Amino acid sequence: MQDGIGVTDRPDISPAEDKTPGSREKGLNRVLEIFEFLHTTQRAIGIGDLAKGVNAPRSTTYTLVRSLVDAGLLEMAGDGNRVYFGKKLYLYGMDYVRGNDLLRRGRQEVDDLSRQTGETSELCMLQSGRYTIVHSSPGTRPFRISSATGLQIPLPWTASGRLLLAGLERADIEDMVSEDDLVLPDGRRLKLDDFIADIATAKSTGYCVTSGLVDAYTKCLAAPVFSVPGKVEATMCLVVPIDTSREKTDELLILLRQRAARLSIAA
Amino acid sequence: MQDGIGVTDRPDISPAEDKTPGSREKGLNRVLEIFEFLHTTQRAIGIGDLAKGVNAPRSTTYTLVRSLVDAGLLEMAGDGNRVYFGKKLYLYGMDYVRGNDLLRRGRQEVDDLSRQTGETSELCMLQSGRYTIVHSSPGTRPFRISSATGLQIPLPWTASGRLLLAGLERADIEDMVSEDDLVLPDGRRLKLDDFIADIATAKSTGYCVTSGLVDAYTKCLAAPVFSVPGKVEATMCLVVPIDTSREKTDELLILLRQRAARLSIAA
DNA sequence: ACAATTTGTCTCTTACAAAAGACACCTGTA
DNA sequence: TACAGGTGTCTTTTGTAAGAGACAAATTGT
Repeated sequence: MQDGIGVTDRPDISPAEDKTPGSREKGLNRVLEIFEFLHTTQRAIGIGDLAKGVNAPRSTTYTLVRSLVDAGLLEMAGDGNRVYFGKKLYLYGMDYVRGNDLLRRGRQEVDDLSRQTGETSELCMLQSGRYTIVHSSPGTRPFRISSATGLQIPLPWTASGRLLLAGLERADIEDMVSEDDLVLPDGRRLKLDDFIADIATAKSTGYCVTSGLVDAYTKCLAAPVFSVPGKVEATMCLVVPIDTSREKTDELLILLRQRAARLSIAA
Repeated sequence: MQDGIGVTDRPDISPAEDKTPGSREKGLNRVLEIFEFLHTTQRAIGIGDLAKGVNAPRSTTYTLVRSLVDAGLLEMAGDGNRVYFGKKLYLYGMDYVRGNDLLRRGRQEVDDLSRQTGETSELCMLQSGRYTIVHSSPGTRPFRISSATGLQIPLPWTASGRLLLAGLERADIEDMVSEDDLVLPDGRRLKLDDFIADIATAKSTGYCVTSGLVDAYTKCLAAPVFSVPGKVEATMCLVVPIDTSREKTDELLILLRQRAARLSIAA
């Protein structure tokens, strides 16, 4: 029997870290795992496969899914055998946006910046210790470099990561960065000390530029957004081709930092 | 002891229907109630008050809230003692939008229509048997009639409600409409038969206009959005002053129906 | 047509999460 | 100062939800 039937066109999602082999799991935790799983797969999935994916008993999964569908947090997708996120989650998400000035205004600034420059622009935040793209606006290049909203990437891979950690103690930083995080997609390995030095530099200069980190073709410009003075709440960033000229880069950096500063004012 | 301490500036949210007095409640259900409660209050709330609001033991509430905050579904708000929806819910909500053509395109159409006409425009859907404003764009009037996204209103109060139920059996309609739903905000009482007749009319004409139903000052124009031919998946609607001229109304109706039809095409 | 799966529903058992309640700790105020 | 009210954390008990598994029905492939 082949495992992971039906989703084998993906790197086969790791079957959820088995904590204690046959141990019972709290229903709520199962639900949280289901959400994360759906978030990573980004598509509707059959209940059987879902059970496999989150490593939960089939019977339990059926029960939970039914509850969630009844509540509207999940919905049965088109053909009636797969589930995905539901309207309720969208509504709650909009509630969050409404209650969150920074996000609401940040989305606007990002969209404007992207229209103004034609480049891909993103709003990034820390999400439970990980770098997260919270909003992204594609830009107008023929081959745009897009990464999905909600994508989580190791902090050391990004310019924003260096800014988001500015002001933290060394110990805190070590806690948030695993060994694996220091290995870039192309196999190169960053030194933790270099990363920490980068953070200090970013903090003092008030911006950060990285080249060819996540991939060989892009450069990433990032500027901090402060909630209270000194506390970096988010970053705005621009993703541009790596061969963008020095002058052009500086010009973009000015626009970027202006908008990031504007966002900081009344947060 | 006064009940509902701390949130007494609101019509005092009903302390959650007590099903069986002292009975134990499943954790997941408690969580669902918490979400609904936050959705109705639309503001961050202290954990103690939250426990009261959902009628749950304090200890349980603390445990659940901690789980949810750790998971990022809730966040501790500013002063550090109140909770509200978290970033994760926003991300999941965006996943839903991405996976849902109709919603994504519907939001666009609504925004465009609102800009084009200057009137408040909304996208509405059935959400677990209730009329729900899924997206709303304010329009440009000095005193705009706005209702919050995610608001749930009795079906008989709205033009959209009449369209959303088109095609359902009489029995199904009766199930979805309670006695209370037939009583308008001003105290007038609709006859169920009249409502069902309205639905039939709306179905055959392909649009619906109601005047002074939810309040005395507005008129509501609605047009259906079909998923498969015959099945009303959503409605688009315009909210205009009740004294809008016949000609103006007809003109708006044409624009509205055009866009609604466009939405229906490829859903 | 016949396996071989998978799906959705159901039952029963017991491990464990929900609830009760006690605790120390902060307020504000009388 | 003592009091009344709220937080946030712990421990203990027990009702019950998670899980194992069996089932018929639907779906696959050969």
